[in-house]
Amino acid sequence: MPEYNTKQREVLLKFFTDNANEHFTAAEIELALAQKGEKLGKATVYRRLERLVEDGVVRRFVSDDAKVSCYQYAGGEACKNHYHLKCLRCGELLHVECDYLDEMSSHVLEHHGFTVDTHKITICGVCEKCREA
Amino acid sequence: MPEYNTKQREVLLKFFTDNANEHFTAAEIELALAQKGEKLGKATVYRRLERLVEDGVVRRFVSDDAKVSCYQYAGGEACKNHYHLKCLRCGELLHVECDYLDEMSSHVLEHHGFTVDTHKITICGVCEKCREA
DNA sequence: CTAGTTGCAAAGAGTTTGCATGGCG
DNA sequence: CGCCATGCAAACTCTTTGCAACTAG
Repeated sequence: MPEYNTKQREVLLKFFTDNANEHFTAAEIELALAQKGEKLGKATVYRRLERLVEDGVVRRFVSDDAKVSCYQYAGGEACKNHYHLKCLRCGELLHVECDYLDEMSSHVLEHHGFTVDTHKITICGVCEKCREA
Repeated sequence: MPEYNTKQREVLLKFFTDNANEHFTAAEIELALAQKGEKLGKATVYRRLERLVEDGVVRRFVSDDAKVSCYQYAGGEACKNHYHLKCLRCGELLHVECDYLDEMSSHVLEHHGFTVDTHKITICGVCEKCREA
């Protein structure tokens, strides 16, 4: 299954790398690109997003309040020893490097049989911004 | 805003307490009740679920793969000093009591400005069952 | 009797799919 | 030129809403 290097593909990829620390819904992406004069069809946006998620380039998540999927750049190789703090309120995904969490990870694994993926452990909670609101 | 004690209300509540450790989609609940001879309208199921979530009786969450809301009994008062391990794969919510996690909680708070709700901290990962698959 | 509740059907929102056209290699 | 990708619109799924009939208090 070869993959063609189309203009739309590059536009979308660039969008994510340019906004690596933000997260977007499919609709937001479509709108943002349209405003830059790069109009993509809805279907194309969804199909490309799906593939980016499969390829591990982008992360998909759903906040428990909202009912829409959000997408954020996964950082490619940069996310190997990161931990992620995911805000359940706004969906923001914070990248954190911290050795302390290694202990926690193995503790949960040993004591609770909850086998977290060491490379992708995610702690859910509420970020500062949402906390204030 | 008084609340009437209808048959449908009781049926739904009983369903959750009887299956406190499982999680269901709205459709699954509707079907399960119908098979017991307790047919509720879709709209009623959704409206009651929404209220149960507001009241904190039931927890709503969305797995990142699936796009549907799942609901699970929150255990009423029993969930005060619990931590929750949420499986992102199947949506299962495990209840865990453990002092160790207190440290972790405050560490994340102090060092990363990620203000988690002490009574509701949730760690996301993958549970044993899904791990094997 | 009054106000909350139910159930049906229709409306909405987000996402997916079918199919003809267009573009990469 | 062959095959994948695109775009439009229609189809789908899950969820919400409008409204008349119903029921608990």
